[in-house]
Amino acid sequence: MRYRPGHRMQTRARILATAARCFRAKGFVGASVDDVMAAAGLTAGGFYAHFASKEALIVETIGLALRESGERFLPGIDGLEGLSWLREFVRRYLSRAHRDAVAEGCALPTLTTGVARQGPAARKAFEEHLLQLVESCAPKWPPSAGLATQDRALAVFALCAGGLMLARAVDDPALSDRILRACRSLATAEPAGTPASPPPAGPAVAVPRGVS
Amino acid sequence: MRYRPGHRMQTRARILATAARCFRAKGFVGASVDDVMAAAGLTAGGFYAHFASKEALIVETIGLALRESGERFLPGIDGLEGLSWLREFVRRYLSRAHRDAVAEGCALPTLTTGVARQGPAARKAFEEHLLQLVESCAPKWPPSAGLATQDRALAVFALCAGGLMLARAVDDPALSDRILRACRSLATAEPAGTPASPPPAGPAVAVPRGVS
DNA sequence: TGTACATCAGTGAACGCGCGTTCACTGATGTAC
DNA sequence: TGTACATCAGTGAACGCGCGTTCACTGATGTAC
Repeated sequence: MRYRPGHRMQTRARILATAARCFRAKGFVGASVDDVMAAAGLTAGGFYAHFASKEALIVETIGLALRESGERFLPGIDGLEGLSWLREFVRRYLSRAHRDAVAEGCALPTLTTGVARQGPAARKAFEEHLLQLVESCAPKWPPSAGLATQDRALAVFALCAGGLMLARAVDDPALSDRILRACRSLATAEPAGTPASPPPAGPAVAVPRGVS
Repeated sequence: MRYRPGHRMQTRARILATAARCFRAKGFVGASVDDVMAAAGLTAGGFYAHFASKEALIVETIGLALRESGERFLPGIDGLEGLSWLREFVRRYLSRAHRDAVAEGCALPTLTTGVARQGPAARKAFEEHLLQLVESCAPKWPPSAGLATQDRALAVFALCAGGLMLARAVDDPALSDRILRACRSLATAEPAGTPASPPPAGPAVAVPRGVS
């Protein structure tokens, strides 16, 4: 709008954050450049001062959206580890609140199918940030029989993303809740041969209720 | 093309089957009416003699695609049941062959995110056929501790759909394979407290190798 | 301090194109006589 | 058997619209003198 030197990068960041919300809600094809710019309070013409093309925006948005996902769901469960950590993670992730907040939620259930239809640049960006998510949560992950910690993280991500995706696609709220509950159960089921995990570690942190 | 009485319903079925392939590959928004008709060897104008709108095609396609998914992945593992059945199921489902055949593969990893963005009619159709899938495989499902058989089926579907979706979105084939393997492991991990399952049932059926 | 000019983030009209949808028409097939 | 007509699945041109992208322009801000 107005000429305010140095604010260009802030506008760019706002477009990117808005794109993340639009793409999660409507998909890469369903959300137009005009949709994104209008949601950011701008007109479509200005877009190309910030990004080379819609495809370039998509690639950058994938990175931002996955970083946001990690920041929202991975930390903040301090004091817990092992199975207790995992239980709290799926309680938050596979919750009604998360299911009903599509635009603000994790990028995996909303963007992954679209990423698979994109070119190599988008898929590479997705891959790199997915691996970062795996690495940043693996230290807290419960040990498991015959499955490397990072591999178990990948499988639990698949289960959580798939579960949320299914819960959002069905029409009946009761069935949707049932899907969430079933996925929480499977995610925290202890594989046979796993050493019994200690009860909620040391200073059990009070986590606000009502999230699910 | 030509006037061949009685062939109208066959043409309609061909459009529907083609739509299932197009939508799985490109998504509901990414595949146009013209794409679908051209892939079926027809011109766009004739579409509305068979379907009221693109939305109506989408709703019908969801039903067909999910029925096809069941027919492709649920039967044909005769002679197996319980954990052996589940192992064979995930070996087929979470395979490289399935990952690389997007247009012909299961509808869950490709259509579910798009269904969540559709109206109630599409979501209801999805829900009904998903429940049919659950019911038709639940009898063969392994018993599990503290999780109803159908609920476990829903959770395993979520894991399998999510796993295939992730495996298709990453760029590195080695990582993609790793995701498939990790999800197979989690899907067939025996929950603690599950009665030890018998080794592969009676007349162990020889299943063709090389599928994965 | 005041005026003239330079900067540049964002506007808005325009482009060619593909979308979903409509509809007058075609032409191969079936039927009546 | 041969001719005239009826049927109707599919064609192809056209519609209004929104898409991604381009670009001349605007006007508030910063700077030079």
